[in-house]
Amino acid sequence: MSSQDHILIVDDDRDIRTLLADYLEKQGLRCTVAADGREMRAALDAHRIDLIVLDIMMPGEDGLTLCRNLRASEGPNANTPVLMLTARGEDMDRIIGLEMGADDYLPKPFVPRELYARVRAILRRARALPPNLSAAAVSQPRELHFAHWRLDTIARHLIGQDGTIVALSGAEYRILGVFLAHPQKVLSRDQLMEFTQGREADVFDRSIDLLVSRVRQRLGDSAREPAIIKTVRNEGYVLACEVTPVAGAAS
Amino acid sequence: MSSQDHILIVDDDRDIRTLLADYLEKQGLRCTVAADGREMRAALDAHRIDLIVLDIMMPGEDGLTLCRNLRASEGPNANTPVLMLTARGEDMDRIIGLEMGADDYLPKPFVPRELYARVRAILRRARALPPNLSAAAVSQPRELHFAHWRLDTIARHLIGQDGTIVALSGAEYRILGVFLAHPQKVLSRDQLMEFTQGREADVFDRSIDLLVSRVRQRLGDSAREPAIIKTVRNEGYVLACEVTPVAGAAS
DNA sequence: GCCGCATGGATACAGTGAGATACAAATCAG
DNA sequence: CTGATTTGTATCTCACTGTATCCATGCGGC
Repeated sequence: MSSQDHILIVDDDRDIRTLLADYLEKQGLRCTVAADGREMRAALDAHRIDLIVLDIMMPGEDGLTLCRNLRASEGPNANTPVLMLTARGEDMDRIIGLEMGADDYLPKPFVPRELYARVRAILRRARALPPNLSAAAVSQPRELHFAHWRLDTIARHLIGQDGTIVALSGAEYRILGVFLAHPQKVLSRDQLMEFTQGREADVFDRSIDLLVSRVRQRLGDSAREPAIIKTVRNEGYVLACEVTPVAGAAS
Repeated sequence: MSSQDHILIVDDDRDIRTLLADYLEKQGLRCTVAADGREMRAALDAHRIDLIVLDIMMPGEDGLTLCRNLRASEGPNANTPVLMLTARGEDMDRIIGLEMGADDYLPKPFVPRELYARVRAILRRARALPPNLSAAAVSQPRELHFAHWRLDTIARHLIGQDGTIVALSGAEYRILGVFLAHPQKVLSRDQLMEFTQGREADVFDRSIDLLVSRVRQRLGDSAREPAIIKTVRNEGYVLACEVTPVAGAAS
């Protein structure tokens, strides 16, 4: 760490705030805490903040709203990395839906050590990239283009080459979102299960297979000659095409 | 699970050690046991360990100390997940998180089944995907040209001179990838096995031969006059042609 | 050259993982 | 509460992968 990084922790629970701040400070990070959106903005004005840890579930303005507003703002913090704290399941799909401009998320419950690891990872990543190309800048694409399809992340449906609209169920959208976020990466059934259901797989659980099969059907991708989602025996599935995010012109 | 996870159990009580190891092994995990800090370090040096189960109450160096030292070390295991076994749990979780950086704890007495559940939970968390929202990804070459073929690393198939597409199964793609990453280098069956299966070869394992044979078939490379993958008697196989990576000109 | 032995190729086959389909359970809308 | 949609389970089938077997080719000794 070059000069001390400054973390802003935003959580309405006082205990959690101090617990996390204490731990991160013990690891050599500088911390400031805020209990709500107002305090958060005050802290952002008062200090140069390197990363914001933001609880998604808060009375008043919730974390999602705060994050969106931050990104939409023109201030110097519009691109500050955000790490979301979230309950498992619940808001998972919105995150997966690539709708919010967070850089990472951490499902509760977690141990402080895990938070620290994620914080370090984000700081490292943020430093490696020029600010304008930071993950956050492109993390709210309106559409994701892949193969000859477009996924509309707001309407949550697919658009074909000729403009045909193909509707997706919730689970289908989620799993496709995971694939699109990790192109060319073999994803295990466990990992996919994590994102789409948030539950553990039973010993002989075929639901992921079925879900993939259904998505393939939607995409017109046969399993015999899969062009988009390929099977890797004993490992999982891969998205075998390129993905380009297209920022949505705000309607 | 693709490759077997390896658990290190550290406990001074011999009966508990073997009991836990037996149970976890029955569940399909690989286990190594250690009676104290010295044995633990030895085991960590000798194997790639995925998770450490650590008894907190031990004569000599106790679990707390061992865990702290591990975290403070610069070794490859500084971030290995730790599951603590502890006598009584009051605010134990807080202590765990703050003071020593364990990933979870399990108060005694417990049933092995519970331990297994926690172990799996931690492993799953440790393996969670970074939410790669910036789909930038690592720049790998889009295509590898060799002989009169092109390997499309995104679509995971071969393209012939006339544009013919030849599909590859998972194992075929992996082994071909290994050859292309090491052109003109003789690769032993052990090495190939390591890369493609991650497992040790049995005494008389011919599966690599068969796999090579199948890839040769795909490439239209006869074994009599192999032009691409040549056999080196008693040694292994070589890719006998030049390989040129071609960066993917994305749209 | 001939013969034995070892190595690797070819083929057949079996075990198992994954796709397809049908149907049941769960969830949601009205 | 009822009906529609979504999601999971059961079953069958097919394809991938490894083992076994047999055969061809090299290589050494004679």
